Amino acid sequence: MTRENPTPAVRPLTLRDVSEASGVSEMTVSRVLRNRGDVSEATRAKVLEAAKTLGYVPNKIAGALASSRVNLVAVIIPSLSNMVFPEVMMGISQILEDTELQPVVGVTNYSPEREEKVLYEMLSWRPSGVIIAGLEHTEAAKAMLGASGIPIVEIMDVDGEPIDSMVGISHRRAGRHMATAIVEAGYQKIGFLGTKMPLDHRARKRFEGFTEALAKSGLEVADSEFYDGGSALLKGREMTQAILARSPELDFLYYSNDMIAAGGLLYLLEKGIDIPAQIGLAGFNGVELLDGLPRSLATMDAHRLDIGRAAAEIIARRVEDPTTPPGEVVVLKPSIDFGDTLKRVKKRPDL
Amino acid sequence: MTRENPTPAVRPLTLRDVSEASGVSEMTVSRVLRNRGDVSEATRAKVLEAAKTLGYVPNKIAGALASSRVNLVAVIIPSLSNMVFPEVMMGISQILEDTELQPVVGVTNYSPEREEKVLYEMLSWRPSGVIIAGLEHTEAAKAMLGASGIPIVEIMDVDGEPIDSMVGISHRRAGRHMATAIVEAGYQKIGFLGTKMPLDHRARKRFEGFTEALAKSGLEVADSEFYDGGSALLKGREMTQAILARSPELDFLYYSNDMIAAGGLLYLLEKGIDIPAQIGLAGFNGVELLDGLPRSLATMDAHRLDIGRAAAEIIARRVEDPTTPPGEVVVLKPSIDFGDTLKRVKKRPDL
DNA sequence: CGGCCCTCTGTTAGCGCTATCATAGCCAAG
DNA sequence: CTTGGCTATGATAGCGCTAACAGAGGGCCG
Repeated sequence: MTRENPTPAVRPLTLRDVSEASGVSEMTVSRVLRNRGDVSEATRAKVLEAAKTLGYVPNKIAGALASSRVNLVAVIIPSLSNMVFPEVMMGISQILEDTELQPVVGVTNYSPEREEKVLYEMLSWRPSGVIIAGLEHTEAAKAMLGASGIPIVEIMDVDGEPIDSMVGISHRRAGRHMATAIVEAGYQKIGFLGTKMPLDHRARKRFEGFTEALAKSGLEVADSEFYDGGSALLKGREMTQAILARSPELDFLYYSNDMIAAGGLLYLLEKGIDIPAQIGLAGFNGVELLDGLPRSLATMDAHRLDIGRAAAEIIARRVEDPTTPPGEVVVLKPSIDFGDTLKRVKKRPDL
Repeated sequence: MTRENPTPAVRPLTLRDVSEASGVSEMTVSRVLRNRGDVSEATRAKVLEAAKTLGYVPNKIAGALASSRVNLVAVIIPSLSNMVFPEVMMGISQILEDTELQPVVGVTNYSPEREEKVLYEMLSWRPSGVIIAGLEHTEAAKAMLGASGIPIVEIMDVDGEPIDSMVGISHRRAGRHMATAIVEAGYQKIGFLGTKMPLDHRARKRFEGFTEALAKSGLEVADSEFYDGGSALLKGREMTQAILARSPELDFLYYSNDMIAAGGLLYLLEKGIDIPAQIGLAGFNGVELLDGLPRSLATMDAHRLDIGRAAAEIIARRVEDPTTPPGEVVVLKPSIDFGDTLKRVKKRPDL
């Protein structure tokens, strides 16, 4: 405390300050702080002491520029507001915690333009890898990813051509699988309730798979209802009411996500409708939330945690050993949970 | 396409490449790409063209080092898994979208050590500001924040001394307010259900305020139940069952968050209990999810979106004009929503 | 037509770190 | 005591960009 002013921070500290305070060269300080190279115990202690008292925080910008090593992994996802991506994030964090790497999140709100912008922004920090949701990107985005020279993992979806690696489930197949289960359970008049999101390619693919499998059984979606924005639980209620008012003959409702399905379930229970005998229900995503509902909802688990973990593992491996071949593909199988809202006929081995 | 190999990306592109391709100096390219300084239309077009065909992505690391300007705002929050922080994030994004600034999220999992580490890591990228949840930090973390020389906004809570600015609600007061409303509605045997999280200071403060206000009316919490981990909805169910099995005389249940309250509500409705006459319920947080429940739950809105927005505005203002005085404090008032689960006695103007 | 003030472009010198190589000091072997 | 081979430390030269200033060219004035 040699100066008057107790709040310094006028000029941010640099290696030089630590070097002067501890009486060794900047290079030695750098070595100590990065635990790299041989430094004697005595010097190390002296340097650490000085760094600590000064409150020195290394400048990674300068470090990264000098070493062209950046321990960041860009994670680009459409949204944080429906629990599916936070869960993927957890998987990613779990794996990266054991490495030097750090995830940095960018959110696109399902907008391709925003995705392109966020991607550009992130790539300009020269991360060590990119984990990005989906296989559909603008041409420019694909070009950037391809030219970046770093490991890229596209996640969630495997129905398409990856730029490099991909990890996910087949949403088309998930849709087919659910349709088959519904048909086998004997339901005939099937309604679909989903989001009005032309850019949610995964929901679209599930729907395509669903209708395709129904068609094979000579069925089609009898009525459908779409929403956007607002509380999903409430929307589920409202849409269910609306679709049944219009098409009272429906005996099954397939929802594009568990939250609206839960809303529908609560509504139908209140109306005293017999589930799954009179009307069957199914959602998608296996949200943990559902455990507490009065009736266990039929759903399909998209293995979000595993997707995050597998993606992070690919990046970690590639960073650790750059000779690891690119283009790894991990296909996870969505597992159906019949719950109490979908009549069970017989165990099928798998689809 | 002069070379054989169609996948270049051996050496990442630099300003020099663009400069050579467009026949102007690196400086001019830099000016064009940053829209700074006067450049003739012809040159600008030439440069942009070259940058685009090459697929050049600027290196922000070098840029930041040279200009000592980093357009990142560190956002440090405890968790992404309960919707309250994602909502704060949305508020932050909404405001920062109109600026050059970009949020970067770090998650601490309610661990002070992790918070310290995440903070160190983030500060080492020299962000333009920090938004951090809570007022409780390790000594080292406080020292780093204080010495960083950048705007700091502590959010969510205002019961304590901020390092610089703070934005939030008083959780003590929120607890008191709810207690008063419950007592005025005539409930006497009050149970508390919450998380077993010694490090969730805000939940603790709410509980303190709650018991303090009860004490003023000569009451105390008759029984309580705590949980950790797992599906909150399910836990709400289980805890409600447990506490009522033990203390059947309870006539009110105060839950520390809306998710467990929702679980409790569903359970009690199934049991055919008369709400709010026989038992009253209240939660905390005003989660959008609740709109779809069979009965509208009494809760208190913590204005999370507004907290995010206000915090981001403070940072944006301070970055825009560094002479803006620090130490701004924004206290938001939590608003009570009686819903259908808390008997209403009379309108009170406010607490 | 010199002088002045524009507009546009280029030159130079770092930003704070790390890679790389050089070197001082030391000990053991010959 | 020399030589070789250590280990511990330092000197130097960038990383890719931008700030700050310098200068070239052109138009317009008196």
